[in-house]
Amino acid sequence: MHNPWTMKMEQFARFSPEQRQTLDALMTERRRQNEPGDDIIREGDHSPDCHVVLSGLACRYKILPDGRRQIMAFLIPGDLCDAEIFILKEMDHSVGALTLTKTALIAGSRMKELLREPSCMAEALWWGTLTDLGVLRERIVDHGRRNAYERMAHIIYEMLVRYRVIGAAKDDAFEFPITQSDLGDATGMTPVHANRMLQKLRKEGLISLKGKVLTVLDPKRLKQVAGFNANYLHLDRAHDRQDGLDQRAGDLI
Amino acid sequence: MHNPWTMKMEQFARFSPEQRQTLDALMTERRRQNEPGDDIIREGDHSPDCHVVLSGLACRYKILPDGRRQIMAFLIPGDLCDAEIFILKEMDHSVGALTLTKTALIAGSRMKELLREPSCMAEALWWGTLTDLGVLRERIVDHGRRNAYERMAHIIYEMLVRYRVIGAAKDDAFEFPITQSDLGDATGMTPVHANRMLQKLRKEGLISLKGKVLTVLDPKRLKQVAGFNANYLHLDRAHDRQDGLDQRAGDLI
DNA sequence: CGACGGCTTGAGGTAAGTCAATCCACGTGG
DNA sequence: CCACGTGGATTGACTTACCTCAAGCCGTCG
Repeated sequence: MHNPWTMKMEQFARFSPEQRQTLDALMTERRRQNEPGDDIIREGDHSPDCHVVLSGLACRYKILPDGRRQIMAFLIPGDLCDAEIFILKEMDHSVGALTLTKTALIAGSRMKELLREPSCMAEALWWGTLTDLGVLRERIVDHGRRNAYERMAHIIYEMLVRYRVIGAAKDDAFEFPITQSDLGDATGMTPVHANRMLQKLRKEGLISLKGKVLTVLDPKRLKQVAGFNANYLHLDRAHDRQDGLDQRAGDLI
Repeated sequence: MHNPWTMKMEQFARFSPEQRQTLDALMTERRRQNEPGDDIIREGDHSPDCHVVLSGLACRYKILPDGRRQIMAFLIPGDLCDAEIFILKEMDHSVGALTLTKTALIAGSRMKELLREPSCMAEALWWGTLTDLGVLRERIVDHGRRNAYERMAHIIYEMLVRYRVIGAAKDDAFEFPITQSDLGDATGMTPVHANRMLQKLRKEGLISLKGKVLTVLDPKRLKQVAGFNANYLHLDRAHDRQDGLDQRAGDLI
């Protein structure tokens, strides 16, 4: 059983059994656990370690001096919290746990070594960072040019695809244990308005939300409402995977 | 006289004379020129070359099927247009020239070599990409949690800092030959509303716009209105530079 | 049971969008 | 040298998407 980070990077690269073992070892050496509401890393920190999400849901966010909060990205298992650690002086934003979250710690110095190795690790890390860039750009389009309804549809569809890719979605349902207030902070609207947009999506028969499970009832129409185009996720290889983990992600693209 | 790319990366790294020469050579080998409105690279392209802006003003943008356009970033001399080229299959967005723009072309394969070399080039490229991530995140905060007035103030202040860093701002004035409609596409508002926000900034005595030159009349207040915090630009080294190029950028931070 | 956090609903209020006219700077051709 | 055309800036009147404030609801947990 492989860890989510390796699985994610294998979207892009093929690792040898030894490489996988190295990566698996890295994921088990040191671990940490964060309660909902805790910060995994904080703006201004310069931790000696990188954090990789193993389970749970986290988010990148910033808080303005007057208390307004913006979530810039959701982090799901396999995501790297702080690529900046091994180059930049300090974090320019925080990463917080939204649910109980487990992370693996990797020494920054160890990361630097991986970059130097003649394996495909360096390229896989580049791939991860470049797709992060793509996701952030799409979020800017979201905020700048899509209305609240489309925005909500877009982020939900994106989460569906991302959960599919890591094999954490059964059919079109996935656990999304998030508060409407957090969703508002991510989509740049009030909790009240987030609520209304979710209601509209339900009324239109596009999604259902029972407990903490979000089910996409009509992926085709949701995708259309969102104006979703998966190219920015750079899942080029998702199609030709044989191991059954994410073959269905291709349907959504 | 060094090229803007080298100058930019020296914000982060110290290059040896030989390295500088290599970089300078790369910048002069092959060049291209684009008229305003032209695309330098288009969504879906997979060019064999990377492009580095040498002069002029360009932007990353996406156009939605219904014609809505969002500018996600401005590119000024020294900026790399398409880091994705040497890893990803295709561009997920376009880069267009807003003014007459000159770029240097670097073969993707040459870039990959630079990443492997035991110089600080790889790290300098990481630094550039990681700060791009920071800028995008700040833009998301802009769009999600700042109103139109603050947003306009923020982007103007950011451009002032960035132009200062590359030595292209005299005091608090810099050439910003951009249409109000483009500014609207970048800040996520209508051209009409962009116009009104600029008017307000002028009325408040924060900026002046004569021809294509933007002058910041009251940097301190502009910064305050914008709620600007420079940490996301990661200019840590700007302070201890001795060569007189950007020592004044420190004032703004 | 009561308290609490999160969800839902309603009634205004306001920032920003829409539409359309006018103005202004410029470049071009007669 | 002037008439004209064009793209961008400006202005005003009206509409609307989203926010604000506030109350009520509902499930969970001590």
